[in-house]
Amino acid sequence: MIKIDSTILNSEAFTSLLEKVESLTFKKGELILKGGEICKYLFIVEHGLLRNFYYDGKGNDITHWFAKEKMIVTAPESFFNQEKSLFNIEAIEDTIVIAISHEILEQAFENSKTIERFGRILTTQIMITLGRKIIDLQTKNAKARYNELIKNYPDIFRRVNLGHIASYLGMTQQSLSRIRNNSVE
Amino acid sequence: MIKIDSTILNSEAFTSLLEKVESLTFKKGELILKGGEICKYLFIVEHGLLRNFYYDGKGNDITHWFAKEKMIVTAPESFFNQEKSLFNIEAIEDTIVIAISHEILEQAFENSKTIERFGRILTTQIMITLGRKIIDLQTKNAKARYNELIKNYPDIFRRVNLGHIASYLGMTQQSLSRIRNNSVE
DNA sequence: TTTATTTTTTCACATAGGTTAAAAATATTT
DNA sequence: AAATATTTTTAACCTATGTGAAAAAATAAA
Repeated sequence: MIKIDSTILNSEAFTSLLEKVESLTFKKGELILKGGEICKYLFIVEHGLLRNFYYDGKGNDITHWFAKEKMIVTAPESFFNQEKSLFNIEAIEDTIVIAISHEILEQAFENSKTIERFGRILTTQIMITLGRKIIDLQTKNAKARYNELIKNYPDIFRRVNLGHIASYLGMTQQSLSRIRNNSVE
Repeated sequence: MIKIDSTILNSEAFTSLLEKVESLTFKKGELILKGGEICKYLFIVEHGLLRNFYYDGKGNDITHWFAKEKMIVTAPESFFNQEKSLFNIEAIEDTIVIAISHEILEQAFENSKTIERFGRILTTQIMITLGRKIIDLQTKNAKARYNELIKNYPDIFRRVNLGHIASYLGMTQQSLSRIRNNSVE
């Protein structure tokens, strides 16, 4: 959900971390992480597209975010606290990820100030992004949230089906369809 | 918004950081940070109660979170990126805070792995909290969000007026009042 | 206390967006 | 290209929550 600065990607500390990671491949539709499992990895998307979603077992499927190439993703509460995940992660295109295990990353945090710092900056930026999303949900109506998204992430609409986008925006697919067709201003 | 573990509070690195901080006092109703300003400090609430809120100039006043004794607060996007704040921070009780300046904290991050680590863990936990709030806003109705809050933070209701709680919960004060009086189930 | 101020509740009405179901359009498989 | 499955749109109706305004209650000030 956050793009990595290439300066960091090319740092020595990061390069040495990348020697200890795995590359994993997932087909469209496959789950990278199932709700209820403990998330063992932090992922970097090499190619493809992921979505993180909440599913309550009652048909409520809410997309929390999407992650495309170069973005770093995980199920934060599960990965960082090593507890069962409330969220699922699904490949919505054929996807290749770099997977950094919790153990390896914790070691890297211990051993490298650069990586520790990188972790702090990453979580800081995610925290800011999530804060903005809450305000958007509370102050903008469905139409405004939709406009915001096409302005900032037009490519999402080309790669993701509307149902997922709608739940990401906090509305039903029917509402999104209605908004798109301007029958509501 | 996050409670500090006393192990960290008592660590040597933290103690030495605390030697370089200021103590500030605010009266009920005073703004600790005005929207549009750059937030210079990270605050730790010693005594009292703060709220962080978004104000759009059109009468929309949305409480983003509350912070009571021992909690660490700031306007994250403004403080960490040193840019103009979209948010305000207000003392809703007479409040004493410890204020750590951006400069001092950045130095501490540079010089101390413990503090850097602490910063990472803090932002990680806030990130998780905000993620949960988004899901709550999207999956729970007003009544359920209200119940969740009294269950987890009953003291908030004793110290904060309903208008602030309502906007925090993503509803109007009238709706909250209606819910409280069970005229809606 | 009395008066003024602020907070909370109540009520009538409005509406954005949800629900259910079906049709239309697209994409995928045979 | 036909058949099947998936995704998107449309439409009629519904409901949770918002809006605006006022009354009531609580709190603070004089």
